[in-house]
Amino acid sequence: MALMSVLDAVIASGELVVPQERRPQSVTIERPKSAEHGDYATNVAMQLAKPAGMPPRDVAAILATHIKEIPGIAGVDVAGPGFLNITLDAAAQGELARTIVRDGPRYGRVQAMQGLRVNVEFISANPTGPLHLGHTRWAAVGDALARVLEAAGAEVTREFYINDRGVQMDRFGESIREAAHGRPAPQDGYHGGYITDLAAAIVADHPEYLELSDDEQLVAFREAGYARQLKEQQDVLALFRTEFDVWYSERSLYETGAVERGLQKLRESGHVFERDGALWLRTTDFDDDKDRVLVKSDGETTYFASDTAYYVDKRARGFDLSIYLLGADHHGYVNRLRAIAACAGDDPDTNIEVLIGQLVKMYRGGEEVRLSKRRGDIVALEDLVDEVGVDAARYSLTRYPVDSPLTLDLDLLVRQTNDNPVFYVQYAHARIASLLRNASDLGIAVDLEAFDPALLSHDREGDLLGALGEFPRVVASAAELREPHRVARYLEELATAYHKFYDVCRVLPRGDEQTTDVHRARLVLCAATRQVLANGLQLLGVTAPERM
RNA sequence: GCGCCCGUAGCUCAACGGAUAGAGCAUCUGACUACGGAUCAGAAGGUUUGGGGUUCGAAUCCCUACGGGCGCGCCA
Repeated sequence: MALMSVLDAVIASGELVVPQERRPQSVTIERPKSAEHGDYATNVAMQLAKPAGMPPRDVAAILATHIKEIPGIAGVDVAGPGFLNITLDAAAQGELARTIVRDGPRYGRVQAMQGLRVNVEFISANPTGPLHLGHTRWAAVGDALARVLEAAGAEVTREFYINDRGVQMDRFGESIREAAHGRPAPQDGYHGGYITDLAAAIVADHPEYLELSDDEQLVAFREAGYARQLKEQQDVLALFRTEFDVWYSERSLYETGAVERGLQKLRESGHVFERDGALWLRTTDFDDDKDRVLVKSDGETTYFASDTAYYVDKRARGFDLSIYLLGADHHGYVNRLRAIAACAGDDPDTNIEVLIGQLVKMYRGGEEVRLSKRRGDIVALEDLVDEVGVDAARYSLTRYPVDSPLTLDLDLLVRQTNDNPVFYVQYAHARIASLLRNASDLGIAVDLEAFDPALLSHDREGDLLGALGEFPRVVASAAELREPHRVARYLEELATAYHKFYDVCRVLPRGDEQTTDVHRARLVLCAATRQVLANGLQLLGVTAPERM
């Protein structure tokens, strides 16, 4: 920010001549990978070189003389093709530790998406079976994304769309009914032990169901199974620390008239037409590869009609942005969902966003585990949690970008849980918590008044402070790019910076040693690190343990 | 056939068009009478699938070939 005003001043003074329209929108500042390149670096001189008609290094030299004047900056170097490498003085850098301790949980909350009302929809499974490992990935990532968006200032609603309508529900009811009578599930029905268990539990509560006609039984078992299965999904997600604000039933779209309202909205926009006795939405007006049927020629509405109604309803509830998190097997929906938004008169580039997550591939015993709910061959969310715990499960699913396919070796995950990076990060937190307890026992307080930032002059302290300062930027970019995994990667870097610092910088006095201001300054630095680790883990829905 | 995603160390994966492509695991060598060793220091490991292009600069953007995953219903 300060850099932007330097830029303004330099251009205003005429030292650099850059046409207004060719000035960069913003100046990117980053932490260089190598410490030789200073605390911060910017490539702005190279971006300006062409518009200014000067070699990049000359542009950099002009900017450098002005940046040096900014308080707290110890030095500016021009390097390589025209990078500006900026070094902060120790006191200015150390001051950050005080800021973090003072801000506490607020440190890392940014305004990048201030005030934006966002609906994040994820998982949205059929209520016809347990949630499997694929759903678990969306649960972890969707929830982390929601937390990150909130930290960036957005007003977020987490939503689960219950697919409780359509023929799969009848197959589900039929399968339970057959199981209740000890008969095998129909060919296209649902298999697996949970169907038998459901049947037994329902019959135990309602033996009278068995006396109904076949058709009545189908409905009775379907509805009872639905209620139980939904409850189980809700319970297991709560256990997984993934709480939804809204559980939205597809059926309810029909009960509240939302479908009619949706159709009406689309008719008004002029993209609805009739052909072959069916009602269509002309999604090809907006990049879809074919038009979509809303109402079939037999008068039944399609799943797509529900989707349109649902989108229109979300919009009517006041969301500026609807984010859908879908599995790769649904990527064909992207264009049609965007087309729905466009047909409803919205801008598909700002009002809707569809994130496609690649599927999770699993190996167990050296063999790939294929997911098939109908065959009953699944690894359920609760199985994963039972085996590795909520923290490790959530962390190992959120530390990868969703658009990269993920391969999990279940044996490895179970057997070598200590290798999971989550423990590395949590350990850093627990280690500091222990240190703070010890300090307290020694009567040394985290004292912000007596804190002297200039004493944090060791290289490792500088590295750690630099890492701490990155956190707000990481949160902002994770939110803007919809990539919560950036937070996890960042925490690993921060934990490394802490462990390295800890290895060479003694924090507490030993034995009979006097407590000095250096000890006190380092204690503040530790407290600041603990805070950022806790804040970051919170964004991932992972606990920050005091002890391990 | 058409479309979307992916291809990076032995394995699992990072890297907002930036500087010498990084971590973890696995392998090898060091550091504990411990402010918590679940740690740290170091070694080894790469033609970023191949080939063109764009520019000051490409793993990243464009084209192309190859390889893998997924999808293309008046199903849900």
